[in-house]
Amino acid sequence: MERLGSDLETGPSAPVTLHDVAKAAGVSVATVSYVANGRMNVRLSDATRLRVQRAIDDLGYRPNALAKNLVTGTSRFIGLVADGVATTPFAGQIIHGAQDEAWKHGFVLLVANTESDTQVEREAIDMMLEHQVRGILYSTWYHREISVPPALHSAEMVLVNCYAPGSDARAVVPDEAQGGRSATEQLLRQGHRRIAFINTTWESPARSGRLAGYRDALKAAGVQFDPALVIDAEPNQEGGYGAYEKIQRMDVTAVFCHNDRVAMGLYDAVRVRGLKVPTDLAIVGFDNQEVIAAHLRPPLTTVQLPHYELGATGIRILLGLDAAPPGAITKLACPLVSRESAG
Amino acid sequence: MERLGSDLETGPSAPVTLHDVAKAAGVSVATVSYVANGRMNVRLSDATRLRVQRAIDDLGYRPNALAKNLVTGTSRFIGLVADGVATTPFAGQIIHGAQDEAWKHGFVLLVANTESDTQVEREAIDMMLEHQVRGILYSTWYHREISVPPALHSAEMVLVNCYAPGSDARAVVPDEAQGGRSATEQLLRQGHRRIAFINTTWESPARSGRLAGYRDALKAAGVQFDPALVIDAEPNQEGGYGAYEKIQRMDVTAVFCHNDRVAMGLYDAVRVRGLKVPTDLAIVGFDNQEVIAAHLRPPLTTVQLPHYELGATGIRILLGLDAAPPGAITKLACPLVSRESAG
DNA sequence: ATGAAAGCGCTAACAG
DNA sequence: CTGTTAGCGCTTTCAT
Repeated sequence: MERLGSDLETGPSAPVTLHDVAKAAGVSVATVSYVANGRMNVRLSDATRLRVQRAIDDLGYRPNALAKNLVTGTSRFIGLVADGVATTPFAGQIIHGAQDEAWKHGFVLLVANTESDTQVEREAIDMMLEHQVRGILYSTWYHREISVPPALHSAEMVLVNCYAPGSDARAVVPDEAQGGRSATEQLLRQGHRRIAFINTTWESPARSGRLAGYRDALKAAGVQFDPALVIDAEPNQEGGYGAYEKIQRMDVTAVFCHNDRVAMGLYDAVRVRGLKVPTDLAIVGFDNQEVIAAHLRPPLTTVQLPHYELGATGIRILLGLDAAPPGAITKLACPLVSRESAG
Repeated sequence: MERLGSDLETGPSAPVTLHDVAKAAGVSVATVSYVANGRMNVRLSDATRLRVQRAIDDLGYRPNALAKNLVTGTSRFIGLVADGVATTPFAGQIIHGAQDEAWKHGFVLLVANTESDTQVEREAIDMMLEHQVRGILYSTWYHREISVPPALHSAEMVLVNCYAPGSDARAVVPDEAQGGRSATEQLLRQGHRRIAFINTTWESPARSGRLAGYRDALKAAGVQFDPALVIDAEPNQEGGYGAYEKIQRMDVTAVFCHNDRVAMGLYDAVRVRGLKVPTDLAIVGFDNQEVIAAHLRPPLTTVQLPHYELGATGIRILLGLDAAPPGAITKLACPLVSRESAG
């Protein structure tokens, strides 16, 4: 029942194999394999090449990647395990960056979402390993310290947006300190000297890093660091709104916010008092959450987390395109996005 | 007490095959295959089963999914081509829903992001086909009409968040009309009768659907539809802010906004006039964009787009778990998320 | 310049 | 109960 070639491009057709093409073209499978893969180093007459190509097109032959991978022993898969796509728009950007970069090099992403469930995570990694992935990107939706899941050790891996101190896993993370510095410098550049910093209450690399950056910038500008000016608040609109009360008591002219949501809350607080951004209070955020930052009034000057680049760089390191020795933590710049709120 | 093989869980190890296990356990590959797959319908002595299992564990055997797929002729892959992960947090939710549902049934997602590039799209689909995907989900980041890419016809497919009139492709989309109705009804329930609708300027199923829903709700409540009350604006903060000018001239007490961003802009406009939401003006949004809706002051009552469910349902239809005849367009409910702005 | 043949790791009859 | 064997679709020497 070798009745094929009839229904090309028309519904799920009976798969056409190398064999079928070979028979149709009157050559061996080897020959077909050569022309299908465009192997020019193999010497084939132009006549044959053409005849085979015709057969391929006519039959609508499509190579079976599974078989190819099996015989070559290595797939074009890269696994990406993410702990949360749900919670945030950020994770999407990591996937996006990884996807683009992987694709560029002929790889496909196997995506798994674990929602931080260890069991699911383990299964996902196993699944990827069984599919002979070239390697695995392990990513978290917010920058944090982790310990590498044991199953991961059987694979080439790189950590994205997280790091594992004491392990030799390579990692790519945002440069929080530089981000904090950039934000503060921007305010300094506008002449501000009393600059408050609304930090988050959550212990994290973001919290400590951005604070360190803030202090660095102050120091470099010869401004004395005043601990009273850094206040902690929940990292959301409510936190920013509430923090204003403390801020108004300390005659600051500018505020660096832990993130855009805090900045958004602060805008509200300022507005309620009949004050204006940036004339009465200059504000810089962090995250560059498009929906918020670009459309606040006035648009928010903020610092961008390089999620897309995190994903892309993770892939590059995994593929050996970017150098990174075992245990290396690659830090990616957080660029300042200048809009109108920094006065 | 566990005496293990050479290098389990220690770096990318030399792959252990069925053969290796068979030799180690002193049985045939078939036997190993049986116990590895937990085939209980095959009669094997408990002794053998145990011995083999031990060998499997000791050697750290991991089945090669590629080989398995090759021989069974069908993979556990499902392709998901998305036209944009970049632009919006929404697409992420579609992926997430699809991912979860696929996973639940033992399938893995092959994700490709095309950024609406036809060339990339074509390549992505080819790639998926070559990997013998069980089917393909074709999704768009905003609800719209499309025409099915030709390459897709060679696969089982379902359209997600888009539809192709006149084709027999099955599709899953949000029920825009019901969403518009729910939003309006909520306002009606609060006693409002003069309700403006700030619609988008973009022609789309969202635009026409939500308008239809708005009119339906009005009609059902016995309120005369007044064309003057629906005004078009760019679907973002600026649009909402600007629309207020027209609104204030028509003594409305409530506004249904095309989306949350418009609502956010409208909040600003209201606040600038020293007015209050919802007492001076009740507002309902659409989209339920977490960052905005949940944290506006007061929190925004809005309608949720079922992105997660769109993805999940797409998978279910693809897998034949949910019935859907050729050409069927499945509409998913957009639930109202009641907060405090609808007064 | 082209074909034959040996597998890749695994499953599934079919024998014993 | 368990082993043998024939492929799945493809790549790749090695002959011819």
